[in-house]
Amino acid sequence: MSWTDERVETLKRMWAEGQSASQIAKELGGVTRNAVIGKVHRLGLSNRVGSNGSQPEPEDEAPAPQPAPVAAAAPARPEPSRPAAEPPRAAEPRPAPERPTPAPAPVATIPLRKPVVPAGQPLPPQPSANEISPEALASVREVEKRAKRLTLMELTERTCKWPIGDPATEDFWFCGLHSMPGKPYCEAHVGVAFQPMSARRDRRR
DNA sequence: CCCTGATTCGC
DNA sequence: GCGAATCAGG
Repeated sequence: MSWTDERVETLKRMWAEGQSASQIAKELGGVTRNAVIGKVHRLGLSNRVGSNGSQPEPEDEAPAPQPAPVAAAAPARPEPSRPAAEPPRAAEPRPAPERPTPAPAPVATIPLRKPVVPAGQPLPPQPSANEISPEALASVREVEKRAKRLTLMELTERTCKWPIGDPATEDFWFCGLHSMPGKPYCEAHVGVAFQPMSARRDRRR
């Protein structure tokens, strides 16, 4: 394979999208990730920043250029002659203010929903408990104690992608144990995911 | 172990 | 220019 204009274009696009070199190599085919990385460097776009030669990382996010009078409490008040008048910021009715409270967290002010719902991809529905054989269920419960609790981004081709917990809460992760060759799940989860029709039939009460 | 990108250097 | 081997890090 050679670097045709089209392939280079694909490379540039995917690299700009933040895809990893190995992902790009897989997409292009016929090249290794090393080849992709080598090309990336030769093209001069190693820094993942457009035509920007300098400026290592823009890293947007909240500006927060303020030197920030972190201690709050509004010390530089022109008129300190009114202690109880109106606290600039009535700190919530905190019963136990007794806390070493370090920094007021400059950025974390945003709720930051943590839905962590994969959104997409053919993840299987959690089978109803009454459709799983008692043996498999027991096995799964045991295995899930050893689950590696991976996040979506940590999954690879050979990690078990069985979801555990409630996606609507933070008590959600993926099994992450070594998946069976060619299967998306570990042995235990394959056991509950792939059942012969005969076994499923009339399992429910 | 799996993965990531960075660099080198013979081709 | 190319990319395998290697390095350095998570």
